[in-house]
Amino acid sequence: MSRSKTTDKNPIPSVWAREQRRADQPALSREAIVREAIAMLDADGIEALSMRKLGARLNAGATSLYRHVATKDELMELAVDEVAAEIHVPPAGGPDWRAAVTEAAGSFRTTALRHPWLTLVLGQAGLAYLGPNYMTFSERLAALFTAAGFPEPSRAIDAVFSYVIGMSTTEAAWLTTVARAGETESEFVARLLPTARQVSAGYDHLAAAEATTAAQAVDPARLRDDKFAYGLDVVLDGLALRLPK
Amino acid sequence: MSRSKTTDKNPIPSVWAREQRRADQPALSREAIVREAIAMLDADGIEALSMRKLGARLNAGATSLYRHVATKDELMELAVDEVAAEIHVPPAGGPDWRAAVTEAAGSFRTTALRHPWLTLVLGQAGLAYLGPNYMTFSERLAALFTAAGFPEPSRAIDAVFSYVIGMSTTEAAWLTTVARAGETESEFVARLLPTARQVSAGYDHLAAAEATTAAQAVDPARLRDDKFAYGLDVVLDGLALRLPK
DNA sequence: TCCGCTATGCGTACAGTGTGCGCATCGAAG
DNA sequence: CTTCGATGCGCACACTGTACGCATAGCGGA
Repeated sequence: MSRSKTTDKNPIPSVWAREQRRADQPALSREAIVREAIAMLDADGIEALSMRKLGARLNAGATSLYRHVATKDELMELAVDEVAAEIHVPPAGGPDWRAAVTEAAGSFRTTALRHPWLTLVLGQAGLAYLGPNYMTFSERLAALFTAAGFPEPSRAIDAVFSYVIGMSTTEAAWLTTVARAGETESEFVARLLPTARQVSAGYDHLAAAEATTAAQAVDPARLRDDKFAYGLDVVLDGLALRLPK
Repeated sequence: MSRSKTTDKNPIPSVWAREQRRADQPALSREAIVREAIAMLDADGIEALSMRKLGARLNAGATSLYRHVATKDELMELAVDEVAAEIHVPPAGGPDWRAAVTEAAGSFRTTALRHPWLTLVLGQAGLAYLGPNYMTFSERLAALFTAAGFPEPSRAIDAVFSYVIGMSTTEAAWLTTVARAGETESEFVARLLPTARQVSAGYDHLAAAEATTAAQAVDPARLRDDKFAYGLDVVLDGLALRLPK
């Protein structure tokens, strides 16, 4: 098998035996890199993304990526900001602020569950890097809560979205575990049930809670949806009390 | 400089030139390993913990640790459960459930801020591994909310602690960033302010929010405490509405 | 006192990781 | 045609988690 790379050890390097640098591939660019990174993160999880694998997927060497991205951390920040664009926040000033906030919160959640690595990166980086998409997300939230009449909109936003982030993080971690097991959520739950029962046997109230949960043998995804909606309603009720009448 | 290790390449290995296996050190044990790992995590952050460094700190080789711990992930789970013991949940049945829940939530938060890697690991592992300390934490919470009269205590717990986890995660990430900069929180805020102002200049509502925040030039830690308490009160108000009278 | 046996420590090795450096090559500008 | 900046890439370094097998220490029984 003959190779024709420039830096082969033994053969005499010859100019004409050299490959054209790929004439078909759409070339490396920051956008392409970020897009492909997101695809890999979504498909195989956060620990499966390495610069070498990402390079290979782009028909490029690992270190070529560093021409377009300073560091892997920066790449992650770019990825976060990219998916932040998927979060939908209704325009401010509508008649029903609760519906609008519910929509925004739900959109955040579905985005976080579609990209389960999102919450991990948020927890690591904080919001040190403030990308444009994340900024407009925040801006729209601020507009929404201001129009709703909250005197201190940032406090209200923090209350709602701390809840949303916390719940989404927990759900994303759960879904990642399920995915790693290569099963559907129902299968995984079924397989986990005996263990859960056994472990919680020594704890009165946990056993009780587990019993009532297991009683309603419904679709686990539906159950998570309900749980999220319940908690969100709790927070919004609490906030509604603080709206000046 | 002479070395006397067994497996030196050149010198003839001789039995008497061998070191006694340290007679003073208190020996390796799972407890000691976990304790030292927590110390390193607290001191230098999650990415500074490696099996080799941890081994060195215990006067042991890296791979010796694997006699007591199956894998690094397992070690992290053990560390999480260890610090879970620090979270204080008041006994159930007291006269003031709100005060009790506030105490438990605050205890979780301070624990999470004392060990800023906690939320990261929680976000990664989910709650797949259910250590004994975490179990009794959950059990006590269940007891507390049941005694308070909630018909579905687990939903109430999820609502409150999703908020608590979300806020703690954000705060921990922030504190980690500050710590990495090697400054106090106030210094860091001061240095960040011009940038923040500039970035949010293009966004009406963010600029407004930033202005009101900057106006109250108080201790940032105090501000975080207030923010946490505010959101927690919101959630508890919402929950109180759901208590059967 | 001696003999195995098991539990424990550790050196080596392997397959990865992020990324700094310098060279090769390209397209465009002068 | 020459020159130059931008881009890709091979190599190398320091580091990671951990599998494997050997060396040893302490101990229970003969």
